[in-house]
Amino acid sequence: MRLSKLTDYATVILSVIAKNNSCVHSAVGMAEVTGIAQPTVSKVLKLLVKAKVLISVRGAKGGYRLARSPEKISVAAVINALEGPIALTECSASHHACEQARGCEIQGNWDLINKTVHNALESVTLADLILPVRPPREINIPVASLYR
Amino acid sequence: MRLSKLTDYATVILSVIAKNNSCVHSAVGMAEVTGIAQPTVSKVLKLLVKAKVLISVRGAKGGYRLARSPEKISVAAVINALEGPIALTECSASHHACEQARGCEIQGNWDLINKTVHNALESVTLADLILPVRPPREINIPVASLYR
DNA sequence: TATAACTAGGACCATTTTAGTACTATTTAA
DNA sequence: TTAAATAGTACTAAAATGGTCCTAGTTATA
Ligand code: FES
Ligand code: FES
Repeated sequence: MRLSKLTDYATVILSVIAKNNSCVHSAVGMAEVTGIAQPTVSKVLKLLVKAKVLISVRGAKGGYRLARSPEKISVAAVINALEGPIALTECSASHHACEQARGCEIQGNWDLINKTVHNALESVTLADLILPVRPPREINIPVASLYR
Repeated sequence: MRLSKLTDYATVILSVIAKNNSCVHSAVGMAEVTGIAQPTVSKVLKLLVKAKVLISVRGAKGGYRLARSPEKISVAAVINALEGPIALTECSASHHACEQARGCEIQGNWDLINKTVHNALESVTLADLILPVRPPREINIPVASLYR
């Protein structure tokens, strides 16, 4: 139940970029600002480009910039870029491919849980992350009620 | 963003127990029913006892039974038993211990995301898992709204 | 046109984590 | 007394992760 370090890095890096998206940011520059080793920063940036979260500009004076506004980049998208699709269990990841246990009928329920977690992460954007922390105003209506 | 296999096993095993909690269940018995290797089943069961999700009865005719009713055993508790506290990021896990990146001020926001995911998992119980799947009736109000 | 400053895309290895197994000790019903 | 159970721990093999490095391609600009 942990995000990988790379995903953590990604959010930090993206936050920096989001705060000033008017110009492009180079990998070395980002490494200096964040304190993360440059090769690692590059790795993360490349993955984010591949997932179309960032756009790259090659050549001298090149660098990276957001592919869309921070409001449209969800945490779920970032996780997806670094770790692949959000799927808590094997069953949810590849339908019908799970033969872990006989007599298991909870697959469908896992799907629901998955969707809930996914929704939660989908609804938080980069724009939210760079804001100062505020206490919640609305309370989350939990999934349990879905079942009762 | 995956649960470990052991956690997956745990939910399957717990589901079986939950469906008939009047008698105790032995590790070998559970292994036969679920098709999971017996030593692995034992490992999972021991962890669940340690986390007070299950109660064990030692000696001949011993076995395991739920520590409380299925409605009171959340998925979050199960994950916690197998994988430790739910903390998506290093920052959330150990406060002030994260020195991954300089100039990072999103820690507090991660905390909120964490809580949201935790809430979602806390609100799904073992009782829900063993029910036939139903489409959601109420919609989750996502965290994003917390920030806007 | 040459150069320097960039990114693209792999390949690679060390480390850590995970999964699974095994062993010994303890408990208890029959 | 014995057999059927769990408790606890240690161990190994396999997989995932983190991190680095190398080569190739692109482009502004001196
Ligand atoms: S855990 Fe895979 S089918 Fe239920
Ligand atoms: S990621 Fe650790 S302090 Fe921000």
